[in-house]
Amino acid sequence: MTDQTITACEQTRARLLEAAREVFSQCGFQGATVREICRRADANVAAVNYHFGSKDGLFAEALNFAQLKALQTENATADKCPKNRLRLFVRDFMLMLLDEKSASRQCRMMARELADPTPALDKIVTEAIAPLHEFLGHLIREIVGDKVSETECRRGVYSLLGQCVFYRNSHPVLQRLTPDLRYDREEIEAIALHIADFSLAALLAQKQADLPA
Amino acid sequence: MTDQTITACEQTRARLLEAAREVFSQCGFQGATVREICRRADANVAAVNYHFGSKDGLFAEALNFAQLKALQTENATADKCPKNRLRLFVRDFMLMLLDEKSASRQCRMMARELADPTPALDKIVTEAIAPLHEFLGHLIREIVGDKVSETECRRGVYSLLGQCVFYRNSHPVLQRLTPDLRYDREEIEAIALHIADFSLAALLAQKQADLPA
DNA sequence: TTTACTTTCAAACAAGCGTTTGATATGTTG
DNA sequence: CAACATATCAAACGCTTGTTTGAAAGTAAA
Repeated sequence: MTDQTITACEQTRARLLEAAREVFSQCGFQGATVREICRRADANVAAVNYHFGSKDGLFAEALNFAQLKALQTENATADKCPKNRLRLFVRDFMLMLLDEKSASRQCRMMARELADPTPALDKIVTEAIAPLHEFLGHLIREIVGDKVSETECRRGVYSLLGQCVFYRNSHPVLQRLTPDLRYDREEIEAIALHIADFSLAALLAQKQADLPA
Repeated sequence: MTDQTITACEQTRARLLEAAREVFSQCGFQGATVREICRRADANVAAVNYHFGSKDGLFAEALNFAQLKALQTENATADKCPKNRLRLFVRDFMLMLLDEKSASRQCRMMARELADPTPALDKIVTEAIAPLHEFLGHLIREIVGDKVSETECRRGVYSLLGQCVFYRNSHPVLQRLTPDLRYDREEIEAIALHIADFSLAALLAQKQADLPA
């Protein structure tokens, strides 16, 4: 196995992974077919099972939470006030979710599978979603202070994430409601700003209400 | 064709429709199989095509927006202040979405298909979702007043609906994050109250900010 | 070159899908 | 009763799915 063989083999693997991310993020796990993935990767149908064992294995390896985690660590070190960090997070998160030019199809793969349990959902939850929820829980806690209950704080996370993923999950519907809808960078940033300000106003009101829920 | 035949035939139809709503709302259109629906309806596999022409036809007939529309007309005549009407709407809507005992699996069928275009999505959008968005647009307009832009008003609708459907669409994930999660009536009403108050606080802040977006 | 191993490929496999068929039972009508 | 229309059913059809197979091609070491 020379360097050439290695690269040849790994090139096929890489092409398969890239094609898989494309198709999985577009069609979901159920909707995606091995044949379509191999067609886009210029590979034989048997390649998936040879290199990854199964469709499930390919899906698991195609997942990559690096960008989502990078977003969090970056955000944590941007030592501005928590409100600005929230605005920053929502902006970056929405760009990951909506920007077609974004390299991170992985987030869209995840978003697509949330409603439809996949063999890999457990991995997604423990490795990506749980940390994300925890991160947002801390951020929101910084904003609302100590008086707000843990339950209400968690629901704040849900409210924030719910608004964010809505634009992705309901895209087919929104497209039909407003046919001239385009998610260019300007539009995405406007949406992100709305979500952040909307949520901040609500959180600050919660803080002032100060009621134990 | 006596009354007996009529009822026998219509009983089969009714059983198929009921089973279809069960399975479609659980598994989605793609995931649901004609065989499983027929099994639950104690009917032959050919029954679906005999009575409804196709799986698509069954899905279209299984859809029923009556309850969703009733919710809106009821709400409109409950001539309280718009804030209370919003609270009321969110409560009823969340009960439709989350309460397992609720008779309306149709809403859950819809919610499941929003992300995954189905042959019937156009019908769903024009007959159910578009009117719902319009209804909520008016309600929110009443709350924020005339100064807020149409775009910002529409985004308010998205923020509200996003929070609501999040609990349904992300249910498999939330279940894994908090395994002891149960959507009993008390929990649903608490969630609904959170969403309504969260959104009201944000909308009122928007109204006072008063900026043309 | 020969031998051993890895990677690719066309073809086929078994299982599941929505749908169709032709017979059979059932109830209605002349 | 006989003739007819309707509803149900087991069985099969055609197709797509993920996966497997065994041969062919390619590469590395002896």
